[in-house]
Amino acid sequence: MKNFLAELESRGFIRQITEREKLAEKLAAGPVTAYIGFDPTADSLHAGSLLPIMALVHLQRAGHRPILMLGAGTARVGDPSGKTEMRKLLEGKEIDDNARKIQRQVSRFLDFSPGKAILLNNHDWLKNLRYVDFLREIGRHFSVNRMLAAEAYKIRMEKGLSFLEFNYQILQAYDFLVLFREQGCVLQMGGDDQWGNILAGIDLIRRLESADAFGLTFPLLTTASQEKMGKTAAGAVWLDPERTSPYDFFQYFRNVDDRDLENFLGFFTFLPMEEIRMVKDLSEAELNQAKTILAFEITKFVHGDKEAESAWKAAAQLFGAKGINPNLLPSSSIHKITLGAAEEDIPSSSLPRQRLVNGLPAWELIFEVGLAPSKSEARRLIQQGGVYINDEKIGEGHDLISPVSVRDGAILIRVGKKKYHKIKVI
RNA sequence: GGAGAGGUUCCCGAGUGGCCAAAGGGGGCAGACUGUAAAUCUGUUGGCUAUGCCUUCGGAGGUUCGAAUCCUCCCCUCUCCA
Repeated sequence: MKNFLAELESRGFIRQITEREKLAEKLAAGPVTAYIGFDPTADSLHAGSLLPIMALVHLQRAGHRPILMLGAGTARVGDPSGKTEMRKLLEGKEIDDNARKIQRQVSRFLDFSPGKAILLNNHDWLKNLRYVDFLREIGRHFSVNRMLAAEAYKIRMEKGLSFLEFNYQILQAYDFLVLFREQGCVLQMGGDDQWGNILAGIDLIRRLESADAFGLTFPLLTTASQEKMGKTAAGAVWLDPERTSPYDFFQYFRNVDDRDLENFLGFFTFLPMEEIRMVKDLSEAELNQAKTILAFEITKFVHGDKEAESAWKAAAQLFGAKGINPNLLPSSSIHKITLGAAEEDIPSSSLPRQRLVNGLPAWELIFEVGLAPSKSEARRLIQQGGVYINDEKIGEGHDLISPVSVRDGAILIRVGKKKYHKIKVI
């Protein structure tokens, strides 16, 4: 049995932990059941959820039993932790739909065969709670004074905190209690914003069951430029290939800040730390290769080998293929792939030749294929010299696309440095 | 329930009758520089069948030649009091 805590620690996963020594003993003594909750507030997880997922995978690999709990019940309440404002309430049906989709999504990350891992949904036990009974059994163990003193609520004391949200922590504590009673779950993990909620659950278990339970939080990931990990202005980086294509997903991690590279390799890959630590001393060119490996490994984990390979090949083609030093992070399976001809993995669509005959304004095409959110934006891009057809900059007034632009049956449009779209002319 | 403050474009925030598609900052996008990085500098940032037209300043009405700005009602948030 691998040492789970040591593994997490060396990879930088641990922000806070309760009673470390006692927990370490317990983990050493035999398989331990631990859980992380995910609230289905969208129909896909995003890159920010990747860290807790990885933690569950490490847990399973170390021979323990992870519980992945969907919070369809708690999502109906809304967690105020770390939020300065109440977010809009979702319909119950929407939440359940989301939960179903996420369930499908996560099933590839963990081995959910019997005894290996469990997938639960807290709506199953929260929906039938009876208010007065619940208040008497659970509610009496919570001190309002103490809850209000918590930092998480303090922020909200100015902006307003509804009673609904105030109950979130109580429900989350109750979840932990239920999982302790029914599954023997003694450890809850989560983002550091969950620390207070996790402690509440540990307290509740101690009071009602006189038993020890443990908590562990992960650092809240921000990129070196202080942005929330996995968020771009265009929206989150989703794990769902429908929402964020494997190519874009790959590119997100390919373009991480230098300063984030080592951390991210530890968080999001399974490469050994001895190899990862060496990236500190890399030269410029090798730094870029290491980023490629990072992107490849994460894409492989989330979307599978094939998608990772073709995303890499597509990127290599567009940005110029560069080999990867085989001594760099040698455990990565990227070294087994030879960069052959690139696959058609850049976004593409088709266009009837008919439409080109009289010349089609580029801005119209750019808008249609989704490279610009509006036609005005598309025109602006052209004006500012940000649009390239077959890698040639087009200027204002020279933006009519005709059959002359077709190369090998297709037109390659590029916006900015990194966004490509291939249009197959039929 | 009472008193006060406030709701402006992605965010913060100015604007108190025409010069307002709305200052400034942040963020985003594009360009230069680079290593598909960061930092820096420049431009840009509602939409459209585009030298004009349409929609936007919590919502609905109204006054006016003209309203983000004035009036009425409503909704929401915050602070203090109950």
